[in-house]
This record gives sequence, structure tokens and C-alpha cells, in this order.
Amino acid sequence: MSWTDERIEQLRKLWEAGNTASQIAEELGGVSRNAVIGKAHRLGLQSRPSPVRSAGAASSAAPAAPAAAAPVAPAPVAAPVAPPAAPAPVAAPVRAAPAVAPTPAAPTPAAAKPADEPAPFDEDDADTETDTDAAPVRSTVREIETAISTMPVAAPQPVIRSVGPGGFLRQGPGDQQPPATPAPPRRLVPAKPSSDIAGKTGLLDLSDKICKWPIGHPGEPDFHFCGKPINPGFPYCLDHCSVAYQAQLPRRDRRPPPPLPFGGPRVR
DNA sequence: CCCTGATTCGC
DNA sequence: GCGAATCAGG
Repeated sequence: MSWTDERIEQLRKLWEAGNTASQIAEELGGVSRNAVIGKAHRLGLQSRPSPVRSAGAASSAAPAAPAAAAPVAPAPVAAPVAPPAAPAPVAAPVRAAPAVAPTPAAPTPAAAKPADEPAPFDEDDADTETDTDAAPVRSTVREIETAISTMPVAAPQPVIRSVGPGGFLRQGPGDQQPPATPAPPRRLVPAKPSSDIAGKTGLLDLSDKICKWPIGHPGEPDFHFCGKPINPGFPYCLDHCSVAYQAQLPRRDRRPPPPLPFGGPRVR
């Protein structure tokens, strides 16, 4: 994987936003943490508070700003509650709640990028979670511990929502609980060619004007698509957008996505 | 142990 | 220029 202009730009943004090298590496994909750090330095990106900083104080770069000016890596969970009285107005909450411009206006491709891909087929989550995740769970525990230990005692957690480009409310990390559209219980039914989909939006009826949210599952006799008018710029209607798109979390804080029912986008 | 960023150095 | 290996602090 090479450093294309896009990737360099992405690296710059993420680096300046205060993401760690590991997070950036995962975000970009195809590169290691070291690659990211190396590249960042070659690009002359300003170094950030490093564990190893103190040793060679005078060695190279500027002695890294007086402590107060660098609120860079806030506690994962508690961060956005009290923005530090620091210069940069926007940069603070990056880690816990990615700064998403609340402008409902024209969604730029970048801003419109949802939290990864929408994942309509998610009623399998529970299974996946209990069955397959042994390792991720451990790191999650660690993170929770860290979060707790760094959390202000009994801080009231305000509900923070960011507004997606279409104007819908993104779900916060804490409130993904009730999926707005609970998928119907799965029934295994042998695929039958045509059946009782009369009046419903079938595969062949899809266009870029209507919501492509699947109702039911492929192979079921009444499998069809939502078909309502889309939320402009998105493949789904307003309702389904609010289900499909959630605020971006740092990768390490996410559960691995459920296996896709079809070939995924790309395996890394 | 885990994490982090910085630096080195062979390619 | 690139990035793995290494270093070193938290």
C-alpha cells in the first residue's frame, strides 16, 4: 500500500486531530503504526506528547509546548464533558466523539462518510458476540477499566448527539440499544423465484431515488426493500439512515462487525 | 504485560 | 522514501 495523496491527507487530518498512530494505521488500513509514525515525521507533522520525550530534551524539535497547550489524548469516555480551556475550539472531543460538522448543508464526500458501512443485517450481533469474541472482549475490559479509572467521579453524562449531513440524529455510543428497526425473526425458507412481493419494492425496482433498506432476508418469500424516498445523498430514507449510520468510534472501541451475508468489501 | 511516539537503519 | 525493529516512558 502506497502513500497516495488521499491517504497522506487523511493521515494529516487524523494526526492533527490527535488520533494515535495505531488508530490512524487501522483507519487507513494496509499500514502499520510504525509506518504512520514514520510518514508523519517525514511530512514534518508536529510531534505530540510522547512518552519518550523527556530523555533528549534539546535534541531536535521545539520542546513541545508548555503542558497546558496540549490536551491531546483525553480519556476515551469522559472527554467531551468539560472541554479544556485550550486554544483549539474544535479539536478537543475528537477521540470520544469525532467532530462532525453540524451543518446539514451539502454533504461533502468526506463529511458524509458514515461510521464505516451501514450494517442492516445486524440481528446476528448477539450470537457473534457471545460465540466468537474472546480476544476483543479482553481489550474492551481493559479499556473500560481505563475509562473508569480516569473518569471524573459521578459526572453526569449529558447525551451528546451529532447531527448527520442529512439532518438526522446520529446515535451516540451509549444509546445504540433499541434498534429502530428490529429485524424480523429469521426464518429459513428455500428461495423461491417469484412470489407474493406484489406491490413491494423488489430488487429490480431499486433506483437511486428510493430507500434500499432490506426488509426481511434474501431467500424469504416476502423479501423486499423499503422503497421510500431517500434521504438525499444517502442510499436510505431518513428513518433507515438513522439506523444505519452511527457516530464514529475509535476502532479499538468497536465490536468487530457481524459477518456480512455476502462477500464483504475487502478483507485485510 | 499493555499502550504510546521517536529514532535508527537496511532496503 | 519507506517501514520494521528498537528504544523508552506511562
